[in-house]
Amino acid sequence: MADIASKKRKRASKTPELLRGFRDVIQEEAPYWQHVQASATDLLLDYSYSEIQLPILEATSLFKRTIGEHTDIVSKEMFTFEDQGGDSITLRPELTAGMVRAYIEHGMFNRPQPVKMYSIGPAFRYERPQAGRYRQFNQLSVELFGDAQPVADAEVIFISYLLCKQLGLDVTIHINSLGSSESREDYVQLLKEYIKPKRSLLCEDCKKRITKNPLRLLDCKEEACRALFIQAPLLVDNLDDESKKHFVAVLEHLDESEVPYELDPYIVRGLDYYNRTAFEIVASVTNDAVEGEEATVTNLIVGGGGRYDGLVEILGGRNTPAIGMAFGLERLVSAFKKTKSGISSEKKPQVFLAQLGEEAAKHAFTLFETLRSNNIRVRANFGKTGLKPQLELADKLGVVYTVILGQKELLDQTVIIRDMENGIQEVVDLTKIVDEIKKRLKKGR
RNA sequence: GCGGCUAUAGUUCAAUGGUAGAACACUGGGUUGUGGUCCCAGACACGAGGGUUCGAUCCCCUCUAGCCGCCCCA
Repeated sequence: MADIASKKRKRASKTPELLRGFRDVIQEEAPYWQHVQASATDLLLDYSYSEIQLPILEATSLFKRTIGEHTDIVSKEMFTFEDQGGDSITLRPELTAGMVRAYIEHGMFNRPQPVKMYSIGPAFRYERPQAGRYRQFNQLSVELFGDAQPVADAEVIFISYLLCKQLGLDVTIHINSLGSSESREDYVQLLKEYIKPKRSLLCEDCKKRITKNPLRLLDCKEEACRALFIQAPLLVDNLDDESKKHFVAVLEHLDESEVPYELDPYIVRGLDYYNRTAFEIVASVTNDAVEGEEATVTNLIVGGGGRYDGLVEILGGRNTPAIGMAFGLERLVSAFKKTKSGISSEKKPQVFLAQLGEEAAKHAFTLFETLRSNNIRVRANFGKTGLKPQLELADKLGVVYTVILGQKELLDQTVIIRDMENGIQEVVDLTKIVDEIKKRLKKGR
């Protein structure tokens, strides 16, 4: 009877579920996020990047003007709506636009240049979800304003590479140069002329691309199209002299600092604001071997970026060169989880505090806090009454010692220290507990 | 936005046109204050809606969600 009632109740009030493309990071996964974030921020702070925190909502026009009205992101992927005052606002689809806005709004061009900063937080795009692709995803965005030299490009790429390496990832930088906007236009003309006579042989998508986004033609996955483009002129071969020089210098920096890279003439990037350097960070991820099959290796784009020298001016700031990149944290974490590096055991609990009896339970908080405030990593479950379940917990947590405080011990002002490995127990004075534990932990090493 | 595959306990998987099992995990117990093994017990699931049928978790349709590919990107 009770079953039927509860089933009916369940059906009547269906639990609300996650929105499509959204996710929770639950307990088991959180440590990986903490590790990746801590690892990233430590590195960035060492290289003088400071944190900036930005709002998640911005005026819709910010993204239209920076990313480009006709890009996929702006034309169909943004979460845009009107607020109560009738203004059009948008959940940010990336962080760079906000960074540039903040750079201008806070007069950062009056600070010593370059201004180096990073920001971490969620971004939103209304896309079809897939593995490693969510509608809310977290980005780590790294930007360097006010330095036009190739060394700035190289620095951002170098740090990105270091971060991946630090996480134990096997990555390669795929890099290209988009040249200046003028040289790019010239090139597009060249490409169009090249393909005109072959137009009828192209796939449907490519026919659209000729007018919509000609640079994408080169990226087509269709065999037939690829064959056609194999002979096509390349963007890199048609750069203006300045961009060519710049690109070569960036590559020399990368050679010198031993950053593994591949020239990839087909990288175009979907945001309008890039010029010159454009790159993607590709991680080789080894998937677990499924039964009967070999482990496979897949390539995952964990981050990408490039130079955007015109962007500050587009938003009304003074002409400021800049370069930046963004990591997709979901992808970074997922790749990191598949490495063997794992998370350090430094935060593992050392001691479990078990209490027995009402009086002891009342004193348990105090004892726990004594241990904790003396930098002993201690765990407890104050709600358990029996000793057995508490020892089970201690075992699961993998602590080295369990401190037992029972009725009898409380009367004598002592506690029991149990060595979880061999079960040997010792009674020690309550006042000496911290020293005794510390002494033992030190010896254990 | 388009195409393909999938949808059963917390997880990984079974079985079945007559409403479901296992393993692991979880909770409790194997006497009174002692974990890692073992034994016993318990709670928890057919994604949603419609159709065919005497009857559907199983067949059909729609929706939703996940995965993969395209597109695009982080």
